Amino acid sequence: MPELAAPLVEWYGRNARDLPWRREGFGAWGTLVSEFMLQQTPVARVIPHLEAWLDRWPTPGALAAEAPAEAVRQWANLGYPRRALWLHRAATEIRDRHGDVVPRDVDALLALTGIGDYTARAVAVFAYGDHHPVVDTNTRRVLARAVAGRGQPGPPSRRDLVDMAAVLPDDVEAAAVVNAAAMELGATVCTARSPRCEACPLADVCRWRAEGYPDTGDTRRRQAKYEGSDRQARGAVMRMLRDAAPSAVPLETIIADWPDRRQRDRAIDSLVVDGLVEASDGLLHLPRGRTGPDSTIPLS
DNA sequence: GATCCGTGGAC
DNA sequence: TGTCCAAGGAT
Repeated sequence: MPELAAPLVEWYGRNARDLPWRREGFGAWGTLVSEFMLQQTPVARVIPHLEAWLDRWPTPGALAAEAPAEAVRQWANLGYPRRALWLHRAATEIRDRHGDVVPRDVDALLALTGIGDYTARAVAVFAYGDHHPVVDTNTRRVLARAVAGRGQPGPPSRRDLVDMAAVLPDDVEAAAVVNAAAMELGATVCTARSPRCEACPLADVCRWRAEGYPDTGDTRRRQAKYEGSDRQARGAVMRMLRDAAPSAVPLETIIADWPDRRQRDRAIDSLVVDGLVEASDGLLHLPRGRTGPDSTIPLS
């Protein structure tokens, strides 16, 4: 295995972007919120939302004190609104289980709603400076190319953590930098579509490059079409409820002109199941949390 | 392990 | 214009 850590550290020192969560003393709560927002949402779209969020809710307890509806509304158009619900839930868990302090232990982090292998280790490493492999889609692509000689990574696997751990130096601070550098390289140089190998610090040791960029077979699955999908219908419902803030909307007026009535009903029903909306007295609204008995009535 | 889950920008 | 992609996680 080629030595990747040293060139990554050197490159990162000169090329790291100045991002909010890399500021000194950004804090574990800020790191956690940023990681939630960055789950499948590009950096450029996250930054303004992140700052507004932390401005409004500087601690987990501040967020937990409000209804989930407020989190979903503040989430705005970041996409995947379940993440807002999960972040609110995680904030409540942090307040109740951890004295309003974001935990440092990976297993404690993994036990929080909406936190998986990536986010748990990202918080432990970037907020607390501990020694763990942090593996996101960028890192997986860098390792796939530089080490495995493949153009694209295979499906995510727990083995990715082992692979990254093998690259990390023993030194705790250096390991954190290597984690960040692998992600940064994948995000800015070793990109999915047109990698800029001429600017890559790993070009000399990259197996994929050395072997002439073989087409190793792309196992990626095509993303389902969005136009006309259930997801689009759900998105339209959520947008309508967000814009109707803070009031409830008569159920029958919700995306009433949606072309496919079955799909429209299915979207609302699934959102209720997910806890993203609640129905009561023929009205639909964002989740208010525990407001008393019978605050939620099944649709059918 | 395969699927589902939003939204918008880049090419 | 359509396709691809984006600091994943839950089921």
